[in-house]
Amino acid sequence: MLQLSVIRQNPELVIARLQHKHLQQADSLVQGIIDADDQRKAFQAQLDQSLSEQNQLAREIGQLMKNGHLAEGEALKLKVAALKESSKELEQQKNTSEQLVQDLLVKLPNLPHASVPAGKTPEDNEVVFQVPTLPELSADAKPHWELTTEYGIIDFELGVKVTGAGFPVYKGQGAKLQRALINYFLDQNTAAGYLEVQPPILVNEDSGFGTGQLPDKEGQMYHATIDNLYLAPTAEVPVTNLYRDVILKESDFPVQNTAYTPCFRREAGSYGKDVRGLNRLHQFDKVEIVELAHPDNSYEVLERMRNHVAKLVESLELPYRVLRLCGGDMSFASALTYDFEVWSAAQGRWLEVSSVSNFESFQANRLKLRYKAADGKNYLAHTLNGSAMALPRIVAAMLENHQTPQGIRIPKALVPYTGFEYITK
RNA sequence: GGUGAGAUGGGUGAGUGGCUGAAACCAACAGUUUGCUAAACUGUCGUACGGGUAACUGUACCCCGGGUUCGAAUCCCGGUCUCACCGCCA
Repeated sequence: MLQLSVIRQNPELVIARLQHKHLQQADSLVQGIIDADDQRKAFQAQLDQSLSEQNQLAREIGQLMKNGHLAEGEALKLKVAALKESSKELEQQKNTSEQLVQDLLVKLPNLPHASVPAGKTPEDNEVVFQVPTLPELSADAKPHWELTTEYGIIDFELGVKVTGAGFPVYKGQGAKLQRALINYFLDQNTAAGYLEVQPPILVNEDSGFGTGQLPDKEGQMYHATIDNLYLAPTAEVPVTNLYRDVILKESDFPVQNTAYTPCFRREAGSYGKDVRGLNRLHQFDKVEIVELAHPDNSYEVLERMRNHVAKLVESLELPYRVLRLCGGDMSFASALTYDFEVWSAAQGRWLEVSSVSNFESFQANRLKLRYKAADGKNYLAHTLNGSAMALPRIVAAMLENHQTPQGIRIPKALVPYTGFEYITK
C-alpha cells in the first residue's frame, strides 16, 4: 500500500509511475484518494471539535454536581445531548470517507523503481545477465517428465489419485533429491547470514493482507474456510508477517530470514505446456529468503540477494539468465524484481526458478513494520524477498541438463547431501 | 470437544465511574560522576490522525464491536484470542 503522505505530496509523480505499471485510470484513482482524504480531514476536524466541547462540558457537569448546582448541571446535560447527536453523524461521515480512502488505496500497486523498463509483456523484460552458451543436448535427450517416469523418481499419477493434478509424489532417489536440495539451500543461506525459521504454513487473513495477497488475489490461495485460514502460497507470507506491527531499532538491520516451506497455489486458469510435468504445480517446495532493510540501502541489499541467488544456481551447474522485469510483468507489490530463469534444455525454454524483489515500503505500510530513527520518529522499513530456491523447476532443469548415458548426474556441490553421484534406474 | 481464568504501555503489574494516556518497578535511551567497567544520581521514555515555524495543542486508542452514563480502562451485552485443567492425540 502506498503511503497517503507520498500521494498527497507528489500526485503527478505517483500517477506517472503508476502508468509505468500500466494501471488504468491512475489519475482518477489518485485524485479520488486525495478528494476523499480531504473530506475525511474536514469531518475529522469537526468531529474533534465537537468531542472536545463534550469533554469540556462533562468536566463542568461533574464539578457542578459535586458542588450541588443540580439545575445548572441538568441544563448542560441537554447541551451535551445535542452535541452528541451531531457528532454521531459526523463520525459516520468521517468513517465513510476514511473507508473510501482505504478502499482506493489498496487498489494501487506499488510504484516501479526508476530502473524498471517500460513495457507490458514478458517479452519486454530486460535480460541483465545470461550464460554465454547454452548446452547442446544429444538428439535423444528427453524432457524431464519422461525422465522422472523412466527413473521412477516422481509419480504424477499417484498424486492424482491421492489429491489431484499438480500434486506429485516423489519416490526413492527423487524424494532424497528433494530433501538434499532443501538442506543444501538452507545451509547455503544460513552460511550467508540468514537466520533459519520455520513458520506456520496456514496463515490468517491479516497476514494475507500484510503481504498483499488479500483482498484482491485470494483466488491464488487455497482457503480453509471452516477456520478462515489460507495455505501459504510462499514462505514470504508467514515470514514477512513475523514482523507485522513491529517497530525495529536501526541497529536491528539487516534482518535476514530463510525458511523452507511447502507452497500451495491454486493456479486457476493455467493449462497446456505451462503445467506439464514439474513446470507448474499446486504444491511445491521452496526455500525462501526474506530481508528487512533500512530504506537508505535496500537496493544494495537487493543486489546482494541477487548475487547470492546467482551463486546458488551456478553451484548447481545450471545455465541461467537474469531478467529485470518490466512494469507490466511485475507483481502488484514489487518496486523492482529480478527473475532467475534456468534453461530447460529438452523443452527449449526458460523456467523461472527465483524471483527476487524489493517491495520498498509497500508491504511495510500494510504490515505497520517500522523502525525508530535517530530523530526519534518511526519510519516504514523496506521488505525484500527472493526464492533461494524453488525446487521443481530446478529439478526439471537438472534432470534435462544433466542426463547422461549412466544416469542423471548430481552436481558436485549437492553430492554430500544426496549421498549419490547419479540417479540411476 | 468440556470446564474455569484472563486480555492494561517494550516487560512485570496497579488501577472497578470523574484532570488516568494511565501508578510503581524493570528494561531502554541521554546526561552527571568515573582511569575503565559497575554502581549511584538526573532527565527522557506509547501509537495514529489533525492544528501551529516552534514551544505547544485537539482528538482517538487500556483485545475487538456495540450499549448504559453528563462522563467508561473501570458497568452491561456480543465476539475474538490466550492461558490452565480434563478428554483426545503426532
